[in-house]
Amino acid sequence: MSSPYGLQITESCLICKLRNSGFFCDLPKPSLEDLERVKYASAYPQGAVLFVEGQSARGVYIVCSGRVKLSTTSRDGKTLILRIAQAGEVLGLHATVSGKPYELTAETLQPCQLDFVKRDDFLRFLQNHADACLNAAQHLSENCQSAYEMIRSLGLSHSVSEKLARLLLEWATDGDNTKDGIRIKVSLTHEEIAQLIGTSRETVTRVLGEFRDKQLAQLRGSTLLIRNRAGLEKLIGA
Amino acid sequence: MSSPYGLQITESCLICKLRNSGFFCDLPKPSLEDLERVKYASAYPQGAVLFVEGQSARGVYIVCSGRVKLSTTSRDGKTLILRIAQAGEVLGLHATVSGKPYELTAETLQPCQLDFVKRDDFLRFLQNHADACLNAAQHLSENCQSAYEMIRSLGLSHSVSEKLARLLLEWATDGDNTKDGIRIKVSLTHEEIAQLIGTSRETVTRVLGEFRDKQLAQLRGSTLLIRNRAGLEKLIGA
DNA sequence: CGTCCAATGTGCTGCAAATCACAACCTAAA
DNA sequence: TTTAGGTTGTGATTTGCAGCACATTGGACG
Repeated sequence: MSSPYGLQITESCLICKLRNSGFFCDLPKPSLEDLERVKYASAYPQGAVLFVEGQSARGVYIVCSGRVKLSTTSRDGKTLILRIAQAGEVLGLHATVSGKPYELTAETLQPCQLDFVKRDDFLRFLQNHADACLNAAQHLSENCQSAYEMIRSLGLSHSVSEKLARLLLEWATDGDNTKDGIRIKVSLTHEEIAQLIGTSRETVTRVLGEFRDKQLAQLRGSTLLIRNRAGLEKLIGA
Repeated sequence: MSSPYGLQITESCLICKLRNSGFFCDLPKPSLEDLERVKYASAYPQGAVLFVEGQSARGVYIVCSGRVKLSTTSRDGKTLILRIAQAGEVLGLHATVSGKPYELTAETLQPCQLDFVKRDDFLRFLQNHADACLNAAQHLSENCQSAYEMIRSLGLSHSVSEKLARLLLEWATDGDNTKDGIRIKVSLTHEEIAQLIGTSRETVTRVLGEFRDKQLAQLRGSTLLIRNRAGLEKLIGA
């Protein structure tokens, strides 16, 4: 047990308290013991870059705790955030499985504990453990799913309001219900929100202002309050 | 051997001449024999709808021959084509693996031979055959990959010209080199091209006209001729 | 050889959002 | 308290493209 960046590092997956259902590492004991042998646990500060798009795949990172931003950038510097990965997810899975370079850039949004597994160790691990392999397939499915959702948002929306409403409603599913509405911790800047829906920062500011005026939702500091869920749903044509 | 829709149906995967490297069904004999037992081979005419987004996942379709359009449609009828699947691909894999409804609609673009495998048969098959499971993971990776590419095209492009140029260059990789340039068979209408890059049909017509005038590329009937590849690459900022 | 319908080509108009350019904030360290 | 740097708020301007309307072509088929 050490604690850099204010984290409690759990060295062993077997006794890990962070583990949870749906986690990649939620595996039966024999597989878990094997995973244990090939993984390297470590802690990262906020803003650490795990890998950059275009690099050849070294292996996967399993998120034990913290949140990681997955993004892609065009030559002229415009960037798009694909997803914010949470605890339990596996980063760099597609690249590691397919052997192609990482397609995304991964950067921690806060201090994180991550397990790293080298590519060949990981592939061998998957070959020897059908349960883990199926797990991997499931995680890849989820990545596909979220990618498809993003494509729908980018390609089928008629306006930025619609895209933003979509995003807020997506967030709303894991928020707390209070008397004023649904309360969610977001800790993202307008800039980052813009990169999540493929628009400009100014437009996000404006549309959020609009939502505030119309009593639909408001973002103050890092907490988002959804005041009128039905109203937002109407915006996405539901 | 029967031959509806002008296809030669190969009933057995073991002796199948269509099989090729990279195909999902390119598996060692024991796995293939097991697959053989659970699959249903059949032929479909052009325009057949295999599944519709939102339906609960019945299982997977393996494309033996032909091309299948994978698309998604918004409530107001706007549709976006995610991908044109070729022989060797597996359709409905994410939904089948994750147990969630199909997220896409699959429709044949031409007479196709497809093998269908029921969901629980398929999952059991993956559990029992680590090689097939890894194969599935690889195919899912490729789906992710192409989804990410689409996201980049939709989210990071500055103009329709750029998106269209991207698409043409993507196609160019599997075209024939001739003295006039690269020749590719596309057989898609302007409408369908528009749905591939998330724009309107009129704009596609206009931009293609522009490309023709600038001697970059021309689409006549169902053959596309890339006359100036470098010129197209300049459009995407490469 | 005409008929018909889908696929293309083209002009015009309106508008949502990108972009530029600042002003007003906030909070975190010096 | 002051300063500085990253946020957020807002106006003015510009523009690419969707959307509509219609003309034209072309190919399948009786």
